[in-house]
Amino acid sequence: MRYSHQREGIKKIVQCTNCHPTADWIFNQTKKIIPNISLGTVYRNLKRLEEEGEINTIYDGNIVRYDWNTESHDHLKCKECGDLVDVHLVHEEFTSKVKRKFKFDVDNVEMTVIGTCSKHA
Amino acid sequence: MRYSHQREGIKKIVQCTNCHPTADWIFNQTKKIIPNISLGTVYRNLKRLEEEGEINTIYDGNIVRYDWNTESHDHLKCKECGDLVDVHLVHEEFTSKVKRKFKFDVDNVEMTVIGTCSKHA
DNA sequence: CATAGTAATAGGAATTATTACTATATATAG
DNA sequence: CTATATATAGTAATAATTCCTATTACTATG
Repeated sequence: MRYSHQREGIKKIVQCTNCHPTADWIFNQTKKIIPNISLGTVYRNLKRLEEEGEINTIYDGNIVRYDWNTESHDHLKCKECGDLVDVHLVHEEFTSKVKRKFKFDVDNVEMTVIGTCSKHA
Repeated sequence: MRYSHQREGIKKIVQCTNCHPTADWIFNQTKKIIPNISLGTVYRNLKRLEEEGEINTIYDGNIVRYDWNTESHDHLKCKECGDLVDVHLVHEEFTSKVKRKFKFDVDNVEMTVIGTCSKHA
C-alpha cells in the first residue's frame, strides 16, 4: 500500500482516542491537522485500515464507530449514558461450540451487551 | 394507538417473511397491497411496531433490518452469501455472569457470529 | 538528479437511507 | 352524523456513505 499523509493522520487520530469515534468525529479531528481533507478520504482510509487490521469497525446500533483495539473483544453499552466499554466475553470454547452445533465456521463474533452500568443502576 | 390500514399491511408483510427485510424491501412489498403508500409511513410504522414489541430491529453491519421474531435471539451471518440465520446462543447463565463480573445490569444481548455457513465452507 | 509513465489516492459531487414538515384524509368518541 | 385528534401521502431536508475524475506518490529510466 502506497504511503499517504492523510491515512497516517487518520490512523494517529484513531489510535490516540480512548472512546469509540464515528467517521464524522474522526473527520473533524483530522481537519485540525490536514484542513482540506475530505470526508470521503476518511471513509476510504478507515476501510483500508480495517482491512489491514490496524483498526476495528464496530456497529453500535445503526451508528458505525471505529476502534484502535484490534484484539477480539465485546462491548457493554449503557442505555443511560450511552457509554461503550470494552470487555472480553467470548472465548474459544464458544466459537468451537458454534462450529460443532451449526457447522458454521466462525471468523468473528460481534457482541454488544445492552443494559445499565453500575453508575446508573 | 389508532387503527391504520397501512400499519396492518406492513405488520403482515414483515411477519410473513422468513428473511430479515430492509425498510426498502418492506416498502416495495407493501406497495403491492397499498399502491400509494409512502416510504415515510413505512419508516414511522416500523418504529411504532418495534416500540409495541410486535417486531424487532436488527443491525446487520450498517444495514438496518427488521425481524418478526421478537424472542431474544442471535444471528449467524455468512460472509459468502450474506445469509442471516436466527439461532439461540446466549443463555441466562451468561447474562448473570456479566452482571456479577462487571456490575452491569443486562437488558439485552445483541450478538452476530460472522463466518462461513456449511453451504460455502 | 530530473522526469515521464502509471496506478493509487484525494477531494468533492452524487447517491442512498432516513427523518421532518405540511396539507389532506380517516378513525373513533360522543 | 359531526367534531377532533391522529395518521397519511408527498415533498423537502438531513445524514451517511459511495463514486468519479483530477491530482499525487512511486518506479524505472535517461
